[in-house]
Amino acid sequence: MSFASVESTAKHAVARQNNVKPVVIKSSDVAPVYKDPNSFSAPAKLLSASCESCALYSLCLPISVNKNAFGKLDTIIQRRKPVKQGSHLFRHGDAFHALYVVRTGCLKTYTISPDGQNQITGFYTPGEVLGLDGLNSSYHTNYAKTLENTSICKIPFTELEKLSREIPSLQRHLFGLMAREIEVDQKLIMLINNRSADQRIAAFLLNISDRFKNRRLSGSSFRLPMSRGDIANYLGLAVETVSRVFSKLQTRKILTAENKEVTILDLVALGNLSNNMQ
Amino acid sequence: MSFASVESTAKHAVARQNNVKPVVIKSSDVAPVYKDPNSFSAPAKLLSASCESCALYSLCLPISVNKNAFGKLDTIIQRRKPVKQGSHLFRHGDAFHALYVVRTGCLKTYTISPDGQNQITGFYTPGEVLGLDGLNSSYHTNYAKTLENTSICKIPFTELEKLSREIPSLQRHLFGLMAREIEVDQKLIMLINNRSADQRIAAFLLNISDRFKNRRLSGSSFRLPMSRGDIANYLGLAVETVSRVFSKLQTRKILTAENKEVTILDLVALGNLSNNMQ
DNA sequence: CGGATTTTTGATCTGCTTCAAATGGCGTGG
DNA sequence: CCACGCCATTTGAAGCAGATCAAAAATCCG
Repeated sequence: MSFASVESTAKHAVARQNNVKPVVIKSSDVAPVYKDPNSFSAPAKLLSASCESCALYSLCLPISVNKNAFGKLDTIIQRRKPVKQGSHLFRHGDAFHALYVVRTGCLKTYTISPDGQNQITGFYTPGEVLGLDGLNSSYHTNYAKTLENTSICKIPFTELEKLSREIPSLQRHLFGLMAREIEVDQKLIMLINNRSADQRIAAFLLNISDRFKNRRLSGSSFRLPMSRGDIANYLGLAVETVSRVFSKLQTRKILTAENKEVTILDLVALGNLSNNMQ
Repeated sequence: MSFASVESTAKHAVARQNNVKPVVIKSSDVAPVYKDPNSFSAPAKLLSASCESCALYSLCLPISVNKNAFGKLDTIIQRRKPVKQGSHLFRHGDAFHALYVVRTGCLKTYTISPDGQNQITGFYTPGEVLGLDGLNSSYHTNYAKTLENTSICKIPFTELEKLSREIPSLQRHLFGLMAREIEVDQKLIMLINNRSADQRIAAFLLNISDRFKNRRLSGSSFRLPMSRGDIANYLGLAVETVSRVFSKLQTRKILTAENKEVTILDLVALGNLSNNMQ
């Protein structure tokens, strides 16, 4: 029913590559995204009329804008669009016309290579901006799919671009967002090229933990939004390897993991394992 | 004498990671970069007073600027700074205040992790822009080191930023540059996570070939600017593996490689091998 | 020319993948 | 609310691509 989930086909999958199934978009999988009556509805009390009253304010885009100019930005942002779990916010090839800020929930972005291989390129949690791909060629190069019921703010790019010409700090903030995306990708390359499976997963968990902490949530006990398969794909490992490492970390009393609920018991040990990479 | 060259320490290097030497910056290695009398001097006839007369014009930044606004950009660009082979254009931690366009030669950018591991993050050939890291935190996160005697144009960012507010197409061009950088990184992640050594190297060679072609040079016969070790590090392989794949490709008559001179004999075969990834 | 570095080739080793199968969770429909 | 079936996760066993170790050969560069 949902989009064929990303399958990890890492290192020794060469033999399998010739019979990769072509990607078929099923009609039942068309993303509802906006205006879909089937979208889950968020509790009304969580709705906020303005960015200023948003809990994510300090993490989000408008922070770069002074009070005076803020009004303009405020008017162009479309708030709290609900997107059901497992549907697409945008797809490869979709026309690019907005950036998105996650408010609640989580998304993954991924690409599909000419021969049908999936590669997750990022996970996006509340306060984070996605959609920056597409800024090159006017259409998105990634797919963006929700991992949970998710709500997002949509910022039309034409307006944002215009506004960023009037507000230098906003322009700089946009540049900074993209530079950060580059940094994240480069760290991932470093991780994959130079680290063992244990280290990759330790670094990944610490990264997720930090992101929870930034949202003033517990960094030691949280629910992973993504499946083991997604983690495997992202880190360039086989699902089985990810599962085994999770098991090993548990027997070593470094963490507990019941399904997606993770509790880090020994942050120091986890940090040592990751070689302080994050 | 030169900076300790990047060593590839991939997959099974775990045991070795504890005795990695700390990175020591030797005084003899301080980059001359600008105003250094020891810099090699380019033939005077190659100097061009304006971007318009530059052979790379169509690849470079100013293409996004119309004739009228062009004059302003023209005045802020510092042209044809020579940088000697093996020296640094910038280093991790250096203050960020300019973007650089390669005119001749080649550079690599790389990062060093807390535990001393090197990771090449990109190669830059004529017409390509580097320095976009650093746009986030006002200092560079990467090192940039020349692989050959190289000349570059320097574009002070403060001025460029100001100008890009006046010229929408320039602003969009800058966004596009960064988005392209992201795309390149994501393709590399896909390559490393899902491809065999043969495929990675095939894709790499095709990519280099394309970049020569874009410069109106032969895409089938060229001189690789980087060492086998650099290729290995970039692609997450051991030097020995890279060497072996090069040998294999030669016995299969797909290419010839005498040291750094490469001639692609069978482009189709190489493309098939790479799974059309590039 | 001579030391240092890079590249190549061979032999061996191993971490992770692949294959296989059991178990557990979860959503759906009756 | 329970039974069913599907998918995700786990665990075991075996195989392999590529890493590591070793050493010769080629190239570079002062």
